[in-house]
Amino acid sequence: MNEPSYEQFFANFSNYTRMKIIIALADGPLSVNELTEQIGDEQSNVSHHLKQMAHCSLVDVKREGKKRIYSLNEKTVKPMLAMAQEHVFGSCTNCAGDCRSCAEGVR
Amino acid sequence: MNEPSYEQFFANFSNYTRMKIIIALADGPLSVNELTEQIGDEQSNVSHHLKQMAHCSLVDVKREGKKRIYSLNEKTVKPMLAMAQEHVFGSCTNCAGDCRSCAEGVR
DNA sequence: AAAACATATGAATGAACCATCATATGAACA
DNA sequence: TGTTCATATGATGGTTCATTCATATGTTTT
Repeated sequence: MNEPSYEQFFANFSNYTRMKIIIALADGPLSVNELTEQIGDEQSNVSHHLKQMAHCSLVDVKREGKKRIYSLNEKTVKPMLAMAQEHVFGSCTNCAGDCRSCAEGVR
Repeated sequence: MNEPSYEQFFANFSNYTRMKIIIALADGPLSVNELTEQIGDEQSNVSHHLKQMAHCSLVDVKREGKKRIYSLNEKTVKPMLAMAQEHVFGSCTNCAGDCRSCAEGVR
């Protein structure tokens, strides 16, 4: 069996739009339009990201009339976020409770 | 207090070279040269990545003569990897135990 | 079946990122 | 103190990625 490419999995969490999607879905399932409105992004962009995330099983889709309702894979995603939060606020000495410093490039 | 930018934190895990660094360091601390040899990458590239990772407190550095010994922040990184593994092998229906499919672009 | 609505898809542009090269810094030792 | 070793840094070019636009698909409603 081959080594899976974890970096690809993690890439799902490393983009602002996708993070907004995740955080929005953390409160419950949403349609694409609802998502689009909540995060203030373009519908087609949201769809593109959802496709990627669905492919990696981070979100799940259900048809409902003409809508598609997306929901989080909570088993994976919520603990993931919790760990990130713990690190950023607890372990990252540079962040010190306000991780904008981690948002800046470093080079 | 501001929302930290989790996506930046996760970006540390979303690159192949950085993943190789992490996996190499999982077995114990290494100098830059040792890392460079183990993962077959260029010294300056490894250094660049280490800088980023150190900034986000994912690795720690100690001087030792002219060498610098890097070690993992195990508290954060190892559970993170474990969760990724669990997802990829356990929850990701597309991956089915061999996640090269997640490595391919999806569009 | 046509119209309206909801979402997905493909192509294209612009931005961000990464690897590389050249070189700088700093430490040890002759 | 000059040389070698170990690592860091800055700039650059190439590639990948994200967003946008235009359009297609599919579903419901009339």
